[in-house]
Amino acid sequence: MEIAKTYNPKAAEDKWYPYWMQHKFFKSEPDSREPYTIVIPPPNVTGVLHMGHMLNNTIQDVLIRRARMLGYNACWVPGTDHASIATEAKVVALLKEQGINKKDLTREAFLKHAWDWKEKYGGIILEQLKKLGASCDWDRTRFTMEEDLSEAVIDVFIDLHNKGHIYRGVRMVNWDPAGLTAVSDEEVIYKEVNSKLYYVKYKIENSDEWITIATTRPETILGDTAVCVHPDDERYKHLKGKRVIIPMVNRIVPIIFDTYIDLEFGTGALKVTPAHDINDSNLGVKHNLEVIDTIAPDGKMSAEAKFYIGEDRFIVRKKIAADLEEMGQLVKVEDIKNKNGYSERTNAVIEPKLSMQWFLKMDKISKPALENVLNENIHLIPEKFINTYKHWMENVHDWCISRQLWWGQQIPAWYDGKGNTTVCKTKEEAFAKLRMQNVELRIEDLKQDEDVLDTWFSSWLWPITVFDPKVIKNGKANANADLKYYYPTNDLVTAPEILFFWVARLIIAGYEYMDAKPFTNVYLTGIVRDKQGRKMSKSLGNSPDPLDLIEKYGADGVRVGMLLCSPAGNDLMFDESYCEQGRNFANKVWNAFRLLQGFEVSDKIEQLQANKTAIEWFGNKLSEQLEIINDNYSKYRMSEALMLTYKLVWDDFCAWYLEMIKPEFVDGKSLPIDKATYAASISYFESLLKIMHPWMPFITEELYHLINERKEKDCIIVAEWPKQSAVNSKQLAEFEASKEIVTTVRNLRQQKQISPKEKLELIEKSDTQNSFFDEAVIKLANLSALKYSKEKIEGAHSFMVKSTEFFVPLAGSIDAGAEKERIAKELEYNHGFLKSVQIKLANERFVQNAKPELIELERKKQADAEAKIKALEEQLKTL
RNA sequence: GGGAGUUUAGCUCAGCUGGUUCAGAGCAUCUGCCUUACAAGCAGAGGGUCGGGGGUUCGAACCCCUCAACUCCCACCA
Repeated sequence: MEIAKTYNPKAAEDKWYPYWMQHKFFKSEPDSREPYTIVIPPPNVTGVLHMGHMLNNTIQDVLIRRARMLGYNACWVPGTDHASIATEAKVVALLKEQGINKKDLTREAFLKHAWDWKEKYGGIILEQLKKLGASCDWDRTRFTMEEDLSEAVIDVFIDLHNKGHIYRGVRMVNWDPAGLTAVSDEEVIYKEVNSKLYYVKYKIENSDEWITIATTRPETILGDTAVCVHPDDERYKHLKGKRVIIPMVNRIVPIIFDTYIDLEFGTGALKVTPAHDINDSNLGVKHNLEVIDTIAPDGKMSAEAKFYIGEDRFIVRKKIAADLEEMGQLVKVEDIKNKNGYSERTNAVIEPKLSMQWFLKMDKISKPALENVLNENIHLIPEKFINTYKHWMENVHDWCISRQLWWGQQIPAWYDGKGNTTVCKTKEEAFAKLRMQNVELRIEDLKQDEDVLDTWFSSWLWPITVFDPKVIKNGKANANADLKYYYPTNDLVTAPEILFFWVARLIIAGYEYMDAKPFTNVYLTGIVRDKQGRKMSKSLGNSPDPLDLIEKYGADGVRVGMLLCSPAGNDLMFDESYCEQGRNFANKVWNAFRLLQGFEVSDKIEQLQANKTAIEWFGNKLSEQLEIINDNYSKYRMSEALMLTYKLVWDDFCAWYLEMIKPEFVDGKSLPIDKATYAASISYFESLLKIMHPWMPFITEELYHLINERKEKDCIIVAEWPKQSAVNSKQLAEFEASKEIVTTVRNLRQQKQISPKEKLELIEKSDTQNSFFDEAVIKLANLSALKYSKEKIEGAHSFMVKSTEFFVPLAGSIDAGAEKERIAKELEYNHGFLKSVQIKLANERFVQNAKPELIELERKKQADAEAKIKALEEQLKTL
C-alpha cells in the first residue's frame, strides 16, 4: 500500500465524525457508571464560531474525551442561547434591509420573523462545532427559549416574586434617542470628547448671594431640583437650610449636602437633575428630590421643560447658554475633555433616562454562592479569580432583569389599567386574581407587561433545565432521572468576562433551586488576542475565521495550536504559526506510523539486546510521563499536559525509540524486524495514540484503525486510557547517560559537517581503530543502549549505521583531555551543589523551622552529591 | 476613581515551600545536512542583570517596600 508522505486531515475528519455519530459514541444515558458532565456555555444563536468559542470548546472536548476514555459516563450537553439583545438587533437590521420597520409590526408578527430567522441561521454555530470535532451529545441539544425552558424561567420569576425577592422600581437606563429603546451597559461605547464646562450662577432665595455651579449640560438646568455641595466645604457651610432659584424656570429648590461631591471639581457645587443623570438620580432618591423629566424619548425638550419645547437637546444647549449669558448668569465657559456614551447601534449620544424596571434582590439569595466558592466547594481555576469574585459578591447590587425588547421570555406580570398588578402564569389566572380587586375588570382589559427578561435570567438555569426543565414546577424532590444522575455537573469552561454575569448567577440559581452547586470546577479560559494584544473581534477584523484555519491546518492542528498557547486564565496571544506547529505535529505522528507499517516482520530473527533495552526504556519513559501528564490534567494545566504529550511522542518515541529499533539498512534494503520488537512498538504507538486522542481526535482515530484490524465499534474514542506501571528509574537514568554519549558522537560529526554521501566515503577510507571511535562506541555498547555491539562495530569497516544518526566515524580523534575537562566540570558543579546543601543544613533557622521530611530530603541530596563526587574522582583517575 | 492581575530568551509561556539538577520549555533565528518514516524533517549553535531601584537573608526570579509599563473587571466625575 502506498501511503502519502504527508498527512491529509480532511479525509479523516470527513470519515470519523459521521462514524462516531453513527455509532452513538457521544450519547449518554444514566447508568451504573460515574457521570462526568459538562454543559456547554450556550453560544448566541446569532453567533458564528470565533476564536473564543474555538478555545473554549476545544478545552471542553479534551476534558470530555479523556473522561470518556477513563471510563466515566461522559456527557457534554450542547445548546444555544436566545441572546435577546443581539438577536433582536440582528432581526431588526434584517427587517430594515427588507424595508420593514419594527415599529410597524405587532409583537406577534415580529416574533414570527425572529423565529424564522432562528430556524434558518440558529444552528450554524453548532454545525461549526462539529467541524472542530466537538463530541457533544447532540440529541440533548437545547435552546434557552424552547417552550419548556421558557416555562421554567417564568416559573422561577413567579417563585422569586412570591418569595419577595423580585420588586419593581424606577431605574436609570441608557436610552438611545435615535433607536428609541433602552440599551444595555454593554452596548454603550464611551468616547472621550472635547466639551465645554459652563459656569452658571444661581441666586440664593431671599438673599443677594449667588452660588456658581459648573455643568457640561446646561440644557438640563430646566430639570434641576436641587443644588448639592459637600458638607465639609467651608465655602458653602453657611448655606445650610437655604434654597436657590433655578434660572429661567424660577423654581425654588433646596441646597443639599452630600459627601458624593468632589470638592476639587468646578466650584464644588453640583446642580442635581434626578431625571437625567445616574448620580443625580441616586442623590435624588437619597434626598427625596422631585424628578422632572425635561427630555422626551426622542431627545427633544418635553413640555415639562417649559422652555424650548420640541427642540433638540444639543440645540437647546447652545441656546440656553446664550440666554443665560444675556441674563448675566453665565459666569464663564471652559473647554474640558470628558467621556460621552454613544449607542453602539445608532451612534447617538446616550441619554440617561428613568424608567420602570423589574429587579431581583441579590443580598440574601447570593449568600450561598459566595460561601461555597470561598470554602472551595466550587473551585475557580485559576484561583486568582476568587478575589475578584469575592469582591463582587460582597458588593452585589440588585439585578435589573427587565429588558425593553420582544425577543425573550415576556414578564408574567399583569396590569388591569387601574393600578392593580399581579404576577402569575396565565391571563386567566391573572384575571381571577385581579377581579377580586377590580370587580368591573374585563379580560380584554388585562395587559401583560411588555418587557422581556434579561437573557442571563434564563441562562442562569441552564445546568438544571437542560436535564429537567420541569423541575422548577415539580420541585427538586421530583427531579427526573437525568437531573438526579448528572447534576451537579463536573466542569464549566467559560470566559472570565462573564464570571459575574453568568457564573455567579449559575451558582446562585443552583443553590436556590437544587440546593446544590451546579458544577465543581470552573475553568476560566483567557481571552484570545492577536499578536498586538488586541482582543480578537469581528469589528476589528483581526480574527481569523476558525473554519479557514481548520481548512488550512486540519482540525487537529488547530486544536493543538490553540491549546499550545493557552495557559489557564491568562489571555493568549494567538498566532497562526501555532496551528502550523500543530499541523506539523500531526504530520510527524503520521510519519511515525508510516515507518512502523513499512517494517518487514520476521519471526525467524532473534531480538537484539539493544531492542530489548529500548523497549524496556520506553516502557519506563511512557509510565513516567503518563503520570506527570495525568497530574497536569488533574490540575487543569492543559497546555502543560499537551506539551508533555508532544515531547513524549516527538522526542522520546520518534527521535529515540524509533531510531533505536529501526532495522539496519543494507544493500539498499531495510532488514526485517523481529516479531517481539514489532509487537511492542505497535503497542506503544497505540498507547501514544490514546494519550494524544483528546487533543487530536481525528488523526488518532484514523491511525488506530490503520495500525490494526478493528471491530466495528472498536474505536479509539471509546478506548481505555493507558495505565502506567511501576517506573524503573535506574534504567531511565542509565539511558539518559547513553543518550549523552550518543550526543557527543553527533557533535563530533557535526564538527565536520559532512553529507551522508561523503560520510560513506569516509567510512570506507577511515580507520575504525581511531581512538575516538573506540571510546565512544565501547561506552555505548557497555551501556547496551544501542544495538551496535563493540564486536560488530570493530569487525565492520563498512560499519555504519542505518539512518546515519548515531555515529559517524571521523578522521581525527577525541582527545582524552576533552573527557577530563568534562568530568572536571561536572565535579565542580557537584562540589558547588554539595556546598549549598551543607550551608542549608548548617543554617539553624532552617533546621529548626523546616519540616522533618524536607530536612531528610536535604540529607539525601547531600549523600547523593558526596557519592557522585567520589565516583567522578574515581573515573578521573582511570583516564 | 475602586479592585484584581501581569512584567523571566526575538515570541508564547513554565519555574511548587527562598538554595545548584533553576535560569528552563516550545516556537522562531542561525549553521550544516535532499537521509532509506517525516525538509511540515534531522543534527548542532547562539539568545536572558528574571521590568527599574531599594530592603530582608549566609543565600532572592521567588519575601517586603517603592517606581514604571501593560491588561482586565467594576463605577464613571458634574
